[in-house]
Amino acid sequence: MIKITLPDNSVKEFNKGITGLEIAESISSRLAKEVLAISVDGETRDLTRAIDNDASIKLLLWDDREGRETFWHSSAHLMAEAIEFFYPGTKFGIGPTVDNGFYYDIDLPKGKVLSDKDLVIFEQKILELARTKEEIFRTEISKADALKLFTEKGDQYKLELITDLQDGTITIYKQGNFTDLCRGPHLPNMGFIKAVKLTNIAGAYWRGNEKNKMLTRVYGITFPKQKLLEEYLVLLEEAKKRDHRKIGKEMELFTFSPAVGLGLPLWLPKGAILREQLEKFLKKVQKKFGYEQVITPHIGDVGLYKTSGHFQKYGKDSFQPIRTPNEGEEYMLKPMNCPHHCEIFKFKPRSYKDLPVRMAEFGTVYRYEQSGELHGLTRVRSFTQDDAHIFCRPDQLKEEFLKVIDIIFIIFKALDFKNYSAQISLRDPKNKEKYIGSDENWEKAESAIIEACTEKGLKTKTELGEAAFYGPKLDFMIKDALGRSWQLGTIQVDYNLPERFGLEYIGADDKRHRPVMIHRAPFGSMERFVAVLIEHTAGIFPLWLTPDQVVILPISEKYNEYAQKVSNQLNNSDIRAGIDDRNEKIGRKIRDNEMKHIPYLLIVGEKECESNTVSVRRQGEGDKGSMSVDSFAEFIGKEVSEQLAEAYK
RNA sequence: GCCAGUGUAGCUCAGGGGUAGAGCGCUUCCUUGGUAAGGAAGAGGUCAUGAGUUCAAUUCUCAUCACCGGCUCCA
Repeated sequence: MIKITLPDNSVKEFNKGITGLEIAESISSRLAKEVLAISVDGETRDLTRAIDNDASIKLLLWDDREGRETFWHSSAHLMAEAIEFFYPGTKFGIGPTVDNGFYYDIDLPKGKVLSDKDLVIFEQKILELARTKEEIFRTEISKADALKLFTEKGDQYKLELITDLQDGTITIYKQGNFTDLCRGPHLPNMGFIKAVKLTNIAGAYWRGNEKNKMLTRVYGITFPKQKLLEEYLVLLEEAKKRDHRKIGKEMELFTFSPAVGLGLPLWLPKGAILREQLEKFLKKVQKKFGYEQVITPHIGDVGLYKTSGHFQKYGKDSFQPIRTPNEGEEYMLKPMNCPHHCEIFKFKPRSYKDLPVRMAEFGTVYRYEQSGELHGLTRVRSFTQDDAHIFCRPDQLKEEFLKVIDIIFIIFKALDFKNYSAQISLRDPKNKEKYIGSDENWEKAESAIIEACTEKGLKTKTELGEAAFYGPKLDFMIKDALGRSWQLGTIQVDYNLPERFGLEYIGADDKRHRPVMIHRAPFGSMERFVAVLIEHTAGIFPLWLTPDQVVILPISEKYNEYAQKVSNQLNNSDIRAGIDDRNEKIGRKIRDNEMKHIPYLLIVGEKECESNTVSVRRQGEGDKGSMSVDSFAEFIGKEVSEQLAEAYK
């Protein structure tokens, strides 16, 4: 007998060799129908695998991430079986799960291209196979046998994977006529899969290397109930409505013009207001934190980027230098602001007492992004960073780093971003030649970041090899409406640029010392930040930020003049007010402006005109009664300043 | 840059080998209405661009461009 500890810490005794499925059955038959996998001492396993020792277990259901992963992983195998049925000779790459479903990379028989029609046929076959409740068998296999099996099958991708595996750890899974190299775990049988949607087809390089062959990637998602699929599809539709490209067009925030060029956003008047408000907000926060604004040109001598090392690293893949017609000088569109700021630091001798110097600029930069990577406002070729560089003494580094994290927290709080994640990007210790700077400096910078995060109690994940070439970084990532992750705020510690630019300050000992530099951009870029903000709010911005705070609705054209007077008065008090003077009935004007989510609608007619008042309607709340224009201005001004005061806290 | 899909009015989309349609928006007129859609008339499209097949192409074929979904990349 063995002792099995359940999640509630109760202990049950079972015969040695009991399976997860049998344990579930011993609890309830319904549980046995719903359970997808089992966690045994923290390891997710197949329900059909025997348990031979005392263990702590947890039965994993659809609501458990590991349960869903097992479900989708088996679904990937089932899809592969369906594909192989229709296209024998298809070679299979990898078929993992993703956040929402799974995919399989396949190499179809020569000349075959998949279309959406194939997906529908595959879906039908998948359900057909699922209904037969094909059992899934796990087999441990020697490396030699695995090589033999897939050589016979003629699947070079699997062979390549097996070559990298250690003998004794290799397992294969088989269901129906389909056998796959796989670590598992899997469902007991395919009967659990009740609903399937193959979502899209894409190209993907084998092993993510663009020098390799491009395989066909089929994405899909499956569910244990048809209803869950329907709910998911509704969710997907809702998410599409929040797409910043769609809302940006509808709200007239920004546009692109092929005549101007790819990835070069044009900010429309309302978008410009939005951006201006965000800039104003951040400038105010930064002033409190001791930053000073600077302004630098959009181009810089090529030599500047040779000094910084950017030319050597990115020169070939950048917009190419511009030559002056007569002197033959070469200038680059600036791809970042740091070199310019370094030169400002060098403008005069600096004392240790002057540090830290915190230099901020909303600096527009230009980077050549490959055409296929451009994406709305999130990936563009011209963008404005809310950039700043902090030049400080080594003993000030940690404190400065912590203050930057505080600024980022203030911003996320002000805009109600709760679901962000933080990533520490370090250099790849096996690939040191990719980076510039000494080991010592890298180690100092990396430990500064790690310590600061620990001190702030920030939950982070650490990625090796993701650092910038000149230093490690801490990035804040936010997901868009469709669950794609985008990097927003970034903080980077840099010992290298100060060295390359020969930056110095005079210490208390009257000797020359090298400052440390922090690059930081809490928004990341105005473009990307606005994009993510739109998707989070669905375009319903807080009052302080929204381009149209108030729209005045005259009851009839007779009161347009009075509306104009009210509008002027409000705009003089820095309230953004417009007039809907269309020849429409008041009901129509209310409806249209409510649907545009204007926070305040002011209705003016005979009554209001005579008493110098406005009738106030708050978005979503209806009629709020009337008040004088002065008191409305005061009222809304107070609401804005309260919102901001709350954010600055 | 690579793989696949899409491209019809300002927007959302229907249609289809015989040179085009709806709703919304826009313009004009009627109406001057008090808290979520008043009525009428009208303007607006080289059907992405270029070539080919055909008596005839917006429709079929090919190429190009742009967009969309991924991949790679992202200082």
